[in-house]
Amino acid sequence: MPSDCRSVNEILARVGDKWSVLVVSLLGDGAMRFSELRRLIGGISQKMLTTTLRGLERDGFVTRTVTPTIPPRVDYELTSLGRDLLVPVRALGDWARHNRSRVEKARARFDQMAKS
Amino acid sequence: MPSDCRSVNEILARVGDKWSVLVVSLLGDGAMRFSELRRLIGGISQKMLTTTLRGLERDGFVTRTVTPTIPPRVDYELTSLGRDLLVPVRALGDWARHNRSRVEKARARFDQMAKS
DNA sequence: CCGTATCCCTCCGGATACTG
DNA sequence: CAGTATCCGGAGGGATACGG
Repeated sequence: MPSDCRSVNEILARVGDKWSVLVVSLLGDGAMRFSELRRLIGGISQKMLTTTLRGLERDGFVTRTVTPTIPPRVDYELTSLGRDLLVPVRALGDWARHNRSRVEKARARFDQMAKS
Repeated sequence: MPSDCRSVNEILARVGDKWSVLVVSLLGDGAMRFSELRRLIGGISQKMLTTTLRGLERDGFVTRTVTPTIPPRVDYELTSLGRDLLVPVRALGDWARHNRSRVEKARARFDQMAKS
């Protein structure tokens, strides 16, 4: 089925980008505001966090709620679609954790062979 | 757990790149040679297919078997690790197929709002 | 048939500085 | 606090040509 390859690829592209999965996972524990996410993630730039959240919002995975106080407050929360997505994403994450050493060993062997 | 974030990210990066998942899925139906993969995928350049296969081989997901005939013949096959990976990857693929329309609708709505 | 090398271009993502 | 604008380096990935 080449027809739905594109749509599958689009989802995988989201999943594969540098921050989306991490953000979705964190929001899986409940709604959070921008600065909380930024602090918890640690190594992300302001720009990329904004970009990532916009993408997730666009695809319907998170909602964005602005409270126009001073200073402003913005909360992000998973939609039901986002919580749905969390299921297969977590499965993949668990797989990665369980098999990390196998992959690392394979890499070490491969790189060893290549050094000749 | 920030410790295993890196390893998880590495797997997700593989999954998220443009061709790896497609190649692994195709090899899920059995061993194939280079030109078969190339023909079935359709839109991939020779360079990227080689690169993708090398990466998958390095991580221990596929084996590469050269038959030094003339012309040469090279077969690729999933390892047990590769077949393992197929399970969560297929789950994610199924999810993408089932929810494609929800995502598309969310995008259409978002883009509509943004046009104002 | 299979792989490498080269060129080139796009886009991701970080750093920084500035608005409301 | 949250977001935008700008600049910039580098990786990803396509086209082409060549080698074994």
